[in-house]
Amino acid sequence: MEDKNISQAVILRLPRYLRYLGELKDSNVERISSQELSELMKVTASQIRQDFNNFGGFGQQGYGYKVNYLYDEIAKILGLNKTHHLIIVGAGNLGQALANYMNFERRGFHFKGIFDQDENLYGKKIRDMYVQPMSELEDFVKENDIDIAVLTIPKSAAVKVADQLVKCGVRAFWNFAHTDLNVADDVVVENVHLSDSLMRLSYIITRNESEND
Amino acid sequence: MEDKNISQAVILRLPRYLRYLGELKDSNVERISSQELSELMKVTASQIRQDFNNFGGFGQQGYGYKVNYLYDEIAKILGLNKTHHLIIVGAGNLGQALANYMNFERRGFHFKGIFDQDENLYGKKIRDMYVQPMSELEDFVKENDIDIAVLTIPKSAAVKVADQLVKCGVRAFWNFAHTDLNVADDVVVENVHLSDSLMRLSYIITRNESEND
DNA sequence: TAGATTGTTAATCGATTAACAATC
DNA sequence: TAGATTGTTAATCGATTAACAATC
Repeated sequence: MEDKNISQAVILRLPRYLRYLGELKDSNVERISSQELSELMKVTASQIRQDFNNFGGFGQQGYGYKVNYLYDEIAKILGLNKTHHLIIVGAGNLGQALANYMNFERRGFHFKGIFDQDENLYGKKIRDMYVQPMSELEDFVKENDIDIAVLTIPKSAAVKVADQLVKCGVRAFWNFAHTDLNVADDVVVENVHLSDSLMRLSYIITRNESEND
Repeated sequence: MEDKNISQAVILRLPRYLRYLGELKDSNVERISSQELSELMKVTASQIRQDFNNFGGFGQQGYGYKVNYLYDEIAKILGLNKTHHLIIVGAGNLGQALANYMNFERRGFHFKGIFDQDENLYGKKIRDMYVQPMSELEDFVKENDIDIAVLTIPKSAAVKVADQLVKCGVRAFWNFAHTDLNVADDVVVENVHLSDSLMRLSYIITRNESEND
């Protein structure tokens, strides 16, 4: 399972495979060939086989792939068999939305605490958590085995808070702040830049419109 | 500006260029070379020049790029000089979070209406909008020149609602539902699959951990 | 004019697709 | 055994980087 140098492009596709396999599983489909899956997902069968074989041989020649087995293997590759402890920094609309989204819990991502600097929010109950002041952040992280911090704060605060959390041992950030976090090599950052996404949509709309001239 | 076949990779990078140029602009930097920008953004100067030259020559030999001019040109390429009218379908936590995020408005993305099927939410005020029932959706779209629909509904509803909206003329979707929308070729979809993003983070954490064995 | 830096062509690298031998 | 489909190697395609002539 530990082949080196899995390309970024492959990693990007893994969750989508998992989603389709999950749906097949729910439909009680037992086996699927790369050809069938390729038609469903609208990618080439060749790519599917190449992608899977980055991690080992999950199929059987002449038969295809067992849906349940393949699903479990990909889930394992994605680390979904482990549990993670998360905190949310920033209890605004987005922070609350993420805290309330139940599906993350089911995948092993457990929200343990939520923090904000706005004292009007202190003590506010969000799901089963109470909003805590930023002054509690460092102690809480150390005491609760937190491994992922979700940043839903303005970009002006994000870099500073990230540095602070790195010092407390946090090694992974899910960053919704619209800025790049320049952290050490052993710290991982997954950015969700919503406005970038909206701009890309805008780009395609604009291009489509001008094509009709 | 209309060179064909701009690669996906380039489009993906455009919003990040805009962000850095915006920050330089705010710091009153007048000119920048591809070399300086490459150090700032941690990409190669060669890539920067190649990317910009997909859209025409924005620089001056021996001088570099004028920050203000380059910023404006990239904003134009991304269609940010146009205004868009959006509706949000799904007034849950995420829909409300997006509705309340002010920065989209500043870029020309105007939220005109928000809809939900939960009658407990009807009439609830979100920013300057009142949550409307789904039965109003089609008329509202036709009467308000809506060009982008934001889908913040469960995946079970998303495909059906998207089809309905396509019939009313909507040609662009910002899709937060965890499913692929299989729409016609002239309809554009920008997906934001938050759980996919979280799984990728999980993958990298897991890989880093097992490297330390 | 000399120096700097772009715009662009050529070289390299990596990812995708095609083909087919291995094998269930 | 014959048929099907994987796993894997080879061919192609596209994206990134390097190099440099054009030119401000």
